[in-house]
Amino acid sequence: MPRKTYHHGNLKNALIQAGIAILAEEGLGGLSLRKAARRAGVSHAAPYAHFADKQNLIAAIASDGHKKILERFETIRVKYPDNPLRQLAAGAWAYVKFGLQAPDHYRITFSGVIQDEHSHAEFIEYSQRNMQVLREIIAQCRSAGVLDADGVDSELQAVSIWGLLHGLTLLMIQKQLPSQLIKTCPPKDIVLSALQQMARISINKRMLD
Amino acid sequence: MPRKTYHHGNLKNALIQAGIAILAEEGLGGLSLRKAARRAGVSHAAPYAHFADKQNLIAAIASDGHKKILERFETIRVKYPDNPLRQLAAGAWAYVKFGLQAPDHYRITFSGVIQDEHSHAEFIEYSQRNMQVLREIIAQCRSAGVLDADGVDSELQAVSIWGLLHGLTLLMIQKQLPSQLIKTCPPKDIVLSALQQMARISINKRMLD
DNA sequence: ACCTGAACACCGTTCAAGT
DNA sequence: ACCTGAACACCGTTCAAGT
Repeated sequence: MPRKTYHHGNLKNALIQAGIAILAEEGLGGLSLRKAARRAGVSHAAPYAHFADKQNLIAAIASDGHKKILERFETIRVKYPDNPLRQLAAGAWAYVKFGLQAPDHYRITFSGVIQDEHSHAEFIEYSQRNMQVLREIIAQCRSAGVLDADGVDSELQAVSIWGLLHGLTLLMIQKQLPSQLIKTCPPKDIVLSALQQMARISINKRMLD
Repeated sequence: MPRKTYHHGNLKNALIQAGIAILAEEGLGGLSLRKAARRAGVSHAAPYAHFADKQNLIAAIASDGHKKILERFETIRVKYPDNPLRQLAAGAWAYVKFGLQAPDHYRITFSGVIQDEHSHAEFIEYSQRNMQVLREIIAQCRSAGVLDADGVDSELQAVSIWGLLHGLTLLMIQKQLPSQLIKTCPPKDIVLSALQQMARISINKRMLD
C-alpha cells in the first residue's frame, strides 16, 4: 500500500518507531537505516532529510527509551506520593522491568553512542531528568529517615544504586548470570535482594509493584 | 612486507590480536573481519578458515577479555593470600580498571553476543571461572568474619557485587555519570564508596591496590 | 589444511534531480 | 522542505580454485 501523498507526514517519528520495532524483532544487529526506511515505506535516502546519520537515529531511539523510563517513574511518584521508600523500590523494579521487556531498546538507550552532547540535546535532557528523579527520591528517603545516610554523599549513593540496577539489568538481559541462580531465583527476587544489600532498607517483594 | 610462507603460521591468534587492536584504536564500530584480515596481512576470506563467522571472532576476543580479568584476579590472590577482604577490594578495582583501560574490549567481553553456549565453549569456561573466583573470595570473607553474611544468600551477594561493579564500569566508560560528579570524584573513589555501601566492609582507598 | 579472488547481497552516505 | 534513484565505498559470507 503506497502512500497517498508525496510527503510522508511524520517520517521522522515513523523511522523512530520502525527502529524500535526492528530492535524488538531482530535485535541490535538487525537495525539499519535502510531497513527502517523500508518499513516506513520510503526510499533508503529519505531518512537523511531527518537524521544526519545513523548515529542520530540511534540517539533518537535512545531518547525515547529514557522518556519511557521517565514516564514510569512519574507514574510511580503519583501513585505513592507520600511514600518515598516505596517510590524507590517500585521505581527500581520498573526500571529493571523495562530492560527485561525491551532488552535491545534498553541496551541502545545506554549504549553510549552519544558522543558530542551538542547534537543530541534531547537525549541529554531526558537522561538528566531521570537522574534528577532518582536524586529527589533518595533525598526524600533520607529526610524521611527510611534510608541510611550514614556518612555517604547522596550523589554517590544515587550513582551506586543506579550502577547496581544497570549492571544487574544488563547481566540478566544478556543471560550472563549463573544458570543455576536463574533457575531458582526470579529477576524480582534478585533485584529485591540487591537493593536490600545496597541500601539497607526494609522493603519486601510487594513493595516493588 | 609480505609473508615469506604461504601459510601464516598462527593466523587465528593474529586475527584475535588484530581485533583487539582495532577495538582500542577505532572502537566497536570499527571492528570488521575484513579489517582484521588486512591487519594480519591475509585476504578477506582467510579468516573463515579459523572462524565460522564474525560472531566467532567476537567470541574469541570476549574469551580473551575474560582471560585477562582472570589473570588479574589470580595475581591478586597470590599477592594477598591470607587477606580475603583485600582480595575483594583489590579484585574489584582491578576489574573496573580493566574496563577503563580497554573500554571497547571490556564492552565486547560482556556484550552478550554469545548465543549458543555450545559453539563458544572457551568463553563459557572462562566466564564461569571468573564467577567461581568471586564466589571463593566472598566465601573466604564470610568465614573470616570480615563480610556480613546477614541472612543474605552468598550467591545473591556475589551476583549483586558483580552487578554493581559491571554497572558502574559501563556508566563510567560510556560517560553517563553526572559530569559534576566525574569532575570532583575519581573512579577509584566511586568504586570505593559503592563497595562500602554494598558490602558494609571496612576498607580504605589503599586497599584497592 | 590453509589461503586467494571473484561474486553476491547488504549497508551507510552523498548528490543531482524531481515535487 | 521533503523525497527518489543512481552511485560509491565498505562489509559479511560463499565458493571454486590454487598451494
